[in-house]
Amino acid sequence: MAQETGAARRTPLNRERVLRAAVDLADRVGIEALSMRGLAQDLGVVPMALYKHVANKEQLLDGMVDVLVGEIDPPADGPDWKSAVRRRVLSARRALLGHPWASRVIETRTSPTPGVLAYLDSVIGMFRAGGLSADLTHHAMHALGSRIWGFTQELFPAPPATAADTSDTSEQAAALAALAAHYPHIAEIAAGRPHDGDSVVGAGCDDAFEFEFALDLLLDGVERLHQRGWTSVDRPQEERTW
Amino acid sequence: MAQETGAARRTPLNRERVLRAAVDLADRVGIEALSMRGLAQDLGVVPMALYKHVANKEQLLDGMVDVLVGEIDPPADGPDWKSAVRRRVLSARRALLGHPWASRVIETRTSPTPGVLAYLDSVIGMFRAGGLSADLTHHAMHALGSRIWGFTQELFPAPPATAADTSDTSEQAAALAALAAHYPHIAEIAAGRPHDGDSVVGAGCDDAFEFEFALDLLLDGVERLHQRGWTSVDRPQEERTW
DNA sequence: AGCAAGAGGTGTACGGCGTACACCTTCAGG
DNA sequence: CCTGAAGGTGTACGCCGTACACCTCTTGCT
Repeated sequence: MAQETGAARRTPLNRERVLRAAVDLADRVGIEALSMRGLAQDLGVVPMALYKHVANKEQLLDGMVDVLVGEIDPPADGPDWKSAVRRRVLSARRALLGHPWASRVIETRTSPTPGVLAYLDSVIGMFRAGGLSADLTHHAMHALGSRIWGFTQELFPAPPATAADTSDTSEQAAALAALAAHYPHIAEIAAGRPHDGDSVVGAGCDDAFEFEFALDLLLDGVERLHQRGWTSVDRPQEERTW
Repeated sequence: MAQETGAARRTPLNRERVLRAAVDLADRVGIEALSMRGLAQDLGVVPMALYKHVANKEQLLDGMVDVLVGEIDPPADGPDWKSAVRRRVLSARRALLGHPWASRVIETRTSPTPGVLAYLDSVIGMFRAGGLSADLTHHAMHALGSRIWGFTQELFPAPPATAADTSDTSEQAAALAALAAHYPHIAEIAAGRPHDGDSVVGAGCDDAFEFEFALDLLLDGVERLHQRGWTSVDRPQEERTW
């Protein structure tokens, strides 16, 4: 208690606290509004203080990714590689889903962080343990791409979004009609799904469904190739389809 | 010629020239180094002059995307929807491949540009013309995701990249050994492909192969679902795999 | 007890960015 | 000849990341 001279002493910063505060701030204000200055203010500290804990902003972003990736469940062995991988990827999805910026940040890292490498390594290991060849596993990983992280890669965040998030259905119908004039096929598809409304303004798609649909399409395809003993030299005969 | 008072009059800027110069500049210096000021300098003009032709930087980026998307070949009807879509997507790939920033810019657009909508609409139309239901087409589009643009979405741009682009194979072997200590499965796969070397430092993968592998996996999967008359209500029985 | 060292926090400053706003020039059409 | 609009300019503001010199505690050794 002799330590507590004057005002209560602030517990000192550390890398962990900085990273967690950064994740928090990005969740609140969006990744493009995340600044070293803003983060410092959140932590009640002067901007330059952060540089005692992270080398620069890029490394801060690296660290933020590792925080999220660290929350993915460890692999649990299932009956078969396919459902084991599936479960793991869905766990990644759970870990990253609340952080819409994660996808973009991961994709802009110029070199992978240790946590990222560890996760990728373990997923590869799951394929290999299931008996897939290194060759096929390699291509399967590429085919999954950023879907390994549980992202549905949106073509664009929202449809035109003509009128703001009005729940007036007649306005929505009007907007759809305008869209249909120029882009009839898009309109047809946008109209098809009945607008499940849990996400932001009228994305109109069940994100979880779309994700699992695509994931299963890929995993099933890989499984079929595996069963037929595929190797990359099989390729040429398919290549000349066009 | 009476016009040419004093120094040669500069032909006035227009939106088109601004956008093309921006694409050029981004190709040369990278998207993150593209600035309104630098672009203005390239065009021999003061920064604020650009704002007579584009509303702001976001709209500049929108326009740049539309320039590239406008270079995708129009649809050509083939024997079947699958090879028609395949050819179209590979055309998109050709159009965007020389602009490594395109993928990131497209993904950060907050609302789609007309050119983007037109392309998407036409691809949807190709599926529909092939007899696929609106339902299945919708999910197929989501499953393709940004692969519609011809991108292989890299998990990360390059492996750890320990020593710079040395062509010293013994150093590479050493780096690989170090990697293998912590991430044995990644090392195995990185070692597998014999390093085709046409791309930047040792990505070690044939990008075109990976892309077409994934594309065919998805298209074949969709075709199979189509043939068996799939609808989204088929789903629940699969959903409980885990 | 005295002190050196280092970890952590501060303050100032620089160069770059996007862009608001007021201004000037040029020129086509009435 | 005049007007008005289109296109280009110059200045200025507030934000950003971060280099660098400095201060202030805490800790451990003598």
